[in-house]
Amino acid sequence: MLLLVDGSSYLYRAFHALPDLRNKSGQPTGAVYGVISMLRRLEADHKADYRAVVFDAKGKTFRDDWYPEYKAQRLAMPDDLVAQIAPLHECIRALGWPLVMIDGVEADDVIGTLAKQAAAQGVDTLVSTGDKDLAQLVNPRVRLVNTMTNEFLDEAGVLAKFGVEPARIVDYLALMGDAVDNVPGVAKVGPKTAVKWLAQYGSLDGVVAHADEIGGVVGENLRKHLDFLPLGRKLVTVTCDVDLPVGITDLAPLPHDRAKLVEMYTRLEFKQWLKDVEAAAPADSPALTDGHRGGYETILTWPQFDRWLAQIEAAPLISLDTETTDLDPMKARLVGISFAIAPGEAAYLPLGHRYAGAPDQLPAAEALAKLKPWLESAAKPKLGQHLKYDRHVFANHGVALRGIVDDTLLESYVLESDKTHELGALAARHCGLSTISYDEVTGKGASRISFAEVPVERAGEYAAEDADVTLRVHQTLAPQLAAAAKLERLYRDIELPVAEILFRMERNGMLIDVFVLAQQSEELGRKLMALEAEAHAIAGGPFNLASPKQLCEILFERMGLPVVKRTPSKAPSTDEEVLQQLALDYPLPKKILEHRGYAKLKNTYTDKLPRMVNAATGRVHTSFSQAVAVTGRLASAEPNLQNIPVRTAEGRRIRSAFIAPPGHVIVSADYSQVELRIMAHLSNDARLLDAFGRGEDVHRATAAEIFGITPLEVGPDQRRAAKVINFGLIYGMSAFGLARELGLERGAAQAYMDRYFARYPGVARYMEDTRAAAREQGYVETVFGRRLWLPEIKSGNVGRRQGAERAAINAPMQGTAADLIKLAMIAVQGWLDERRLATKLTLQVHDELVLEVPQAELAVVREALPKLMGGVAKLAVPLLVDVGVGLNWDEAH
DNA sequence: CTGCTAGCATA
DNA sequence: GTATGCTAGCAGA
Repeated sequence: MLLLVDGSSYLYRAFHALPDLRNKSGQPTGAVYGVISMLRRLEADHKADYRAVVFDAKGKTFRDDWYPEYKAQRLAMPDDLVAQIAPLHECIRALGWPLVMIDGVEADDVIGTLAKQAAAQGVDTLVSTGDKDLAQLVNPRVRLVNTMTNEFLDEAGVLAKFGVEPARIVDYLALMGDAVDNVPGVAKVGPKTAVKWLAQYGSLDGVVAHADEIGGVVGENLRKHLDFLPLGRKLVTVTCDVDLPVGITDLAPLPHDRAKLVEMYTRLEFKQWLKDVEAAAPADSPALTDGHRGGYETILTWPQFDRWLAQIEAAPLISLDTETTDLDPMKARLVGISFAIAPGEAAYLPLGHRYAGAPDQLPAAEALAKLKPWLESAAKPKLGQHLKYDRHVFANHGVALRGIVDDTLLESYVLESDKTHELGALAARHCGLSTISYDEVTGKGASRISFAEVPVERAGEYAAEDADVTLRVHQTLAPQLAAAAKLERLYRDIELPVAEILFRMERNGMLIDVFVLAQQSEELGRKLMALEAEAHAIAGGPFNLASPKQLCEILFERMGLPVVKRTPSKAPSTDEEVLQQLALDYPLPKKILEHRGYAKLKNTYTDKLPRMVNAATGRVHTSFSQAVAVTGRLASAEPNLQNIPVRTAEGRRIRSAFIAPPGHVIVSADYSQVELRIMAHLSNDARLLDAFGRGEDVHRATAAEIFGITPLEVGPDQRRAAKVINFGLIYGMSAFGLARELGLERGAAQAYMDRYFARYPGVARYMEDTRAAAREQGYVETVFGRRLWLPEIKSGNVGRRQGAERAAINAPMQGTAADLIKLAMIAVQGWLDERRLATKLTLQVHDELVLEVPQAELAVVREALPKLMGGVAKLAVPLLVDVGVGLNWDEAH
């Protein structure tokens, strides 16, 4: 086999993605480290008869003659990268890899030519690259590998990944263009469209031949680009018949030059690799042994365990991860634990793998008992990705994880709440590493296996990598936080403590009265049957009331009712608003509305909640997501306990099924009009501050201002209108939206808004300042400095931009409210702990905390909550808290 | 079996 | 007119 490494693409990737590593004398070393670690991995994983690392050389190539703009916008190589090229080449040669650089020929063309040569001699080729362009080379004799995942791309793989076969990759690239190489493609055409066109017309030539049949803006763009496409394809096509001064027989692997490696690794300060070189016997093959695949160790013996435990206890910070039987944290049992003590130095301790032929593993109970003092020590610093989950896992085994000092999930969330924070994404974004995914290890869907059935070796690669990568991500993110004092405080003083409180709330769970819900399910079932029969009778035949599609046919085709509004996909809408309007004139929509209401309650709540009761605890345990909502809010899932009905009497029956155990009560404490108060604080508007300062009914006060009357003269409809306006302002509303909500003409709504802003000029100024800040910085901030990024604020698309402006208006208010209640959770839990009370926090619903309180503690808790929650911040307006008490959540409200 | 749409529960 | 999560139906694997 011939193994060809696309050195140039890896060099750039490593340089830009890895943290700025330097040795003592200040020389940059990160890019060398990145490329060499890939070579080490390749060497461990593949036995090659011939191999080479290929780099671009200096100087013009034939593509520059074809197209002077080719790579024209590429910047000069940074000094820190230039400085690493010579040492990198030395390391590569010392590792026994032939290095190929040909003047005037790009690395891709060298690789293509060598692969073709190899195939002619009956030799298979494996190309290691991070570049999708090389997918065009794949054929039965040539495959690609992504070095970090060991993910192979053969012909089927290329088709699966890109949606086109290897022979069509050049057509695909020509259509899309290549921004990096400055090769333009058809404007607005990305992978989706390129694949669609190629599927439809077979090839680029087919697309060109049918260019006039393609409609829309992209069709026009295509036609404008027709003249360039042949050149574009030529530029992205790898040339496989370059005249090369080397042949594959020149590329036999050489032995390691150990003296040179020692010299280089010492100079570059790659300490672990230095140890590896010094430890290897001279005759040793360069491949790593079984227990060290990928540089990680799998702990299967007590001496290994003891050695690692000693290292773990001595290290300043350990990255920690658990593998388990279950994704449900309350049910998960340990299958293994991984640790990283330094980048690249990680181990996996398998404890519960169960499958035919599984190796003997250390006894779980005994190993865990030996680890327990370290796990439970608050003085032993630990780091992880989403450690709330691991906390549950250890708790399931009677171990209280302590000493959590950092969590990469929360670091990333505080820095970039609008991005995803899954570990693989963080590794790619911040370290340029691609990691093995959970799905790759366990499969997915029906064929998913338990982690306990994953072979220990494979599990070790995955699990140790996770711990390792978490540490590397942390090393990148921690300095970014340290450089932003407010974000660091938000992370350390709010998010980290809240994570622990959420863990405790999830474990507390809520008690529900399953009997009440079952009874209600039965009643709802009867009502649904009756409504269904009535609806069928009116419609003149059976149909599925829950199918918007069938309902459309019945209402708008068979019965000929007027279409009031359309869904985004321009089908006639049958949503609540439409049906309510139609119900004024026809009988069927009323039945559908009732049916929808009952079906929602039954399907989402009364049937579902009893099935979510944990068999071991007899309670419902939600899972709070701390890093999904861009504004800083929490989210609740499985089940979502933040959307339990409250508005209707039927709905509140469901709330009444959330009960206190004997001798306890449910206490609910919620901030009164918190977002409006925050608006008063942020806008510093004198009238609004005054209204809150005097403890007035703000909606009434607003109505008085808008309608030019005294508060006492405000009627119920006027107050209602003012309330809608106040809420609308928080949502960044336009006159159009207000008109719709109030059933007014657009002009009348605009008049209300003008009047509002005239009376509350501070609010008007605040709204404009917020929009401006969003445009200038790309983000807005909460009172506590949480950054809320708005990537679409500069979008050329008017709708998207206006959407981002509305989000910008809303975000500081929603986000500050989220910050406040998180501070309240910390204050309340801290107070409970300090007093050693048995009262438990059980839920947070954005502006409300729910607690389960022993009768004996009710008086003291009830008195403390408004003070604790109201005292978390000193705003320009008082923070008022309403407290309710009852035997169930409905009564407490 | 998976991903999408429509619809709807909460703050 | 902001922010979420979950359900059923349905279409295409």
